[in-house]
Amino acid sequence: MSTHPVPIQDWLDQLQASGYRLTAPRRAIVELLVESNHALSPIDVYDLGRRDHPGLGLVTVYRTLERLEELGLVQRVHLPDGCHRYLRAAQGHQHLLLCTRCGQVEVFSGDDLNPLSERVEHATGYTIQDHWLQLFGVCPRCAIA
Amino acid sequence: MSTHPVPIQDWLDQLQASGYRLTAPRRAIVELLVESNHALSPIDVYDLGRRDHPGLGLVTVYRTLERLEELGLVQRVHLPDGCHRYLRAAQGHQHLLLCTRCGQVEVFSGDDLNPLSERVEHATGYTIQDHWLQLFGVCPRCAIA
DNA sequence: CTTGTAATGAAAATCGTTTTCAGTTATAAT
DNA sequence: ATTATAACTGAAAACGATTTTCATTACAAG
Repeated sequence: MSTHPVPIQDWLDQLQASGYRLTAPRRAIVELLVESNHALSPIDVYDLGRRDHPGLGLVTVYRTLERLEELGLVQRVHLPDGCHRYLRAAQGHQHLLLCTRCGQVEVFSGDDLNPLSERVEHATGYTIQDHWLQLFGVCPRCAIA
Repeated sequence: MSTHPVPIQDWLDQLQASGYRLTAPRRAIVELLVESNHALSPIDVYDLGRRDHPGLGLVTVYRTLERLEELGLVQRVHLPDGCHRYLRAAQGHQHLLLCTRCGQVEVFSGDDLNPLSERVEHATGYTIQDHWLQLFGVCPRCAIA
């Protein structure tokens, strides 16, 4: 279904435009993140990245994920068990459905949470900055096994 | 506002009814969790608990939180930065608003997510098991400072 | 091509969490 | 009350994930 919704070159251009250098390890990491529909842990990125780029170090994975997150190209997601998984950033009012077994991700454009957010803001006096709407389940592929 | 919505004795009774023993460290931990309106990390619980019970060990905190979570008395919550904070369990269709500075929690009875959940379930073929709806912001007290 | 600086990977340090273990204590049976 | 036993405790060690340090490498501007 979603093969390359975001071209790899766009990410590389954005990195360069922000003053970062284009290196072989970064290319490998960007490539796999753009192509994956799964929420990946740093170790996942490391293992996948070493297929294309065997010398890749785990530290570089951490640093590259940090930069990609700063640029808004990837987002961190939390799962009920582990935290700190990374994912191509969603755009607009998209929410996530995650498979708790394999980490596969589906995005859905559910309700706009802004009305709710404003209502709660007034009721509580908080200044609301962010919201999470995430569903968790088992994807069809994992349901078979 | 919410001083002791759940009596400490109920939690202690539940622990005992489930075959667990009532000990001094557990009393201290239960007491502070029942009384707190903040999402607390294990270290927070440790520090607070040692006021009443100076000998308290961090390992006991982890083990007690594990048991209280099993019994459904506390729930784990994730924050954008750190994970694994603990909180008196909400009941029913309650969702959370968390202060990203101090961890204070407000619960609100927002939308029932079941209709949305079923719609997405049919659209994707996933079997949905759980959902998170959380808002993040700054509470009035932290907004001043 | 040369040069300055960012980026790299290995090793060490650090932090949060879990396991191990010997000693202690709550609880049930006597 | 006393005892027996199994659960519980806290300290230390082990462990895994993440960060820091540092010497070397390589991108990119001139």
